[in-house]
Parts: sequence; structure tokens; C-alpha cells
Amino acid sequence: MDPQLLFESLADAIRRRLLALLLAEEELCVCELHQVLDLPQPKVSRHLGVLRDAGVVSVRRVGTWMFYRLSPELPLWAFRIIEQMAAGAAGKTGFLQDAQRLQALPGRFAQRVTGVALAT
Amino acid sequence: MDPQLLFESLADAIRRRLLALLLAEEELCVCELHQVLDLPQPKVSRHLGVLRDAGVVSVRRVGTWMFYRLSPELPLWAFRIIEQMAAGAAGKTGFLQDAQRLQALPGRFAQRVTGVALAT
DNA sequence: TGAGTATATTCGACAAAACGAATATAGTGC
DNA sequence: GCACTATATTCGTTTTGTCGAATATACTCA
Repeated sequence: MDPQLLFESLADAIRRRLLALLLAEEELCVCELHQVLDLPQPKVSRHLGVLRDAGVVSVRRVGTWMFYRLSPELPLWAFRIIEQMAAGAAGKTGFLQDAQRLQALPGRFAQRVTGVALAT
Repeated sequence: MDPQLLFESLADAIRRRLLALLLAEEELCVCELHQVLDLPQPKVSRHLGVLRDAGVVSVRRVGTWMFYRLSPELPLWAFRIIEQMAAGAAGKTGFLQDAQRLQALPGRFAQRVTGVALAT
């Protein structure tokens, strides 16, 4: 993990919101993320691409869905930075509403199970 | 402390090197920093200005010297991010040589004492 | 195969950030 | 006042990053 790439990733508020959600939820697909952030899908996809190219997140495909998660290869120091970032942003506008919208997403459990079943 | 300002600050390698030095040394003047980093003084000053405006570092004047340190008002989460940043950068090129050059600076103890004495 | 859904990419415009070089400011000491 | 040191700022240029809009790709299911 190149520190330069990590901190470039963290310099954008949208990417920080994405990472905060992935820290809370383990795994999310693009459609869930773009609903929660309430941003255009191409925009979310582009920012996820930056995170992916930096090695901050990893992806697996399940049918047409792409499930993103924090990279399991993140060094501890990088993971802790993301944790503290989320801690610092916890109360801020955007992050607070993201957390609420995430909990309000319909059918999340079923979709997750389907995804896992298909992948196994 | 605005997360956006902190992460913008951390997105630049020179500013991360500055912060790593201030984490190790408590307090340093511009001339020490620009010697250690081996970069033009105006460049170092400009980057310190970014850190100052973001509230990441604070300054005190002692004669013609300006002594920079990590801001005592940094929230814990921000301080921990800087710590982990330094941990992640520890081995990397630049940071390693900075640490060595810092130790090799002549007259650091005397200068620090003088500075404190003048300020009191 | 074709329609439909999910995701990714390209394009050109625009804004922000960093740069070197030169210059300005502020303090010290004579 | 002048010379000297330390630090900061401005200027014009170049680079980098983000954006919306449009389009392309990939997969599923019938």
C-alpha cells in the first residue's frame, strides 16, 4: 500500500463517505452505494475506481453486481487511518445521513445472501 | 478540525514529511525543516502555510525564527491519523533520509534552549 | 438473439493545486 | 539609519483532479 495513493484517495469527500460505509457494512454493491450517497451512478463508479486502483478496496463480481469491500490486504496502519477518518467524520453532514439511508435500504439481507450463495 | 482540510494536507508528500518530522521532534524552525528536507525555503514555507491554515500545525515566533509544532488543539482522531501516517511511511524513501538528516543537524539543542529562553 | 439491468469508461470543460523565480516582510544587531 | 538573516508572499505557468453528459461494456433472462 503506497501512502501517496491512500492519501490521494482520502482527499475526496465522496471517497471518504464510500469508505465509511464499507467500514460499517463489510460489503456493498455499486447500486447500494449510489442510492445511499444519492449521487449519479457513473460518479460513484469513478470514485470506486480510484479506490480500487489505489488498492484501498477490492471487488468481486456476482452476476451483474459488483461488490466492493475494504481490501483484505490493507496494512494495519492504513486500516487504522480509515477507522480514525470515520471517527472524525462521524457527526458531520453527509456521513450522518449516509448511515441512516444505509439502514433504510430495502432487501439488503436477502440480496447479500443471494450473492454469497451464487459465489460459493 | 475539518476532515477535508486534514486530508487535503496529507495528500502531499512534502507535507507528510514535514508532519512526520514534527511528530518526532515536537518543535522545529523553518530553517531546520528546509535543511532536512533539502528543498527551497519558499517551498517549505508555502507547505507549512497550508498546514497552518488547515489548523494542523501551530507556530510561535522567537526572534526571526518561526517554530512549528503539531497543533495542541488537534482532536485525538486527527493526531492518530498523523501517527499512523508516519508509521506507514517509516521505511519509505525520503522519510528515512529525513530522519537521518534530522539527527545530523548541528547545534539543535543549543538553538532550542536559546529559543525558549528568549521567549520566556 | 434481443431487451433489460448493472457497472464502467471516455470526452472536453473547468477548477484547484503545485511549481520555480522573484520579491516582499519582519526581526536582529551594529 | 544599514546590512544581514529568517520567513513569507506574489506572479504566471503547468499539472492534476473533478465534473456532467454521453456512451460503452458485461451480464441475465427469455
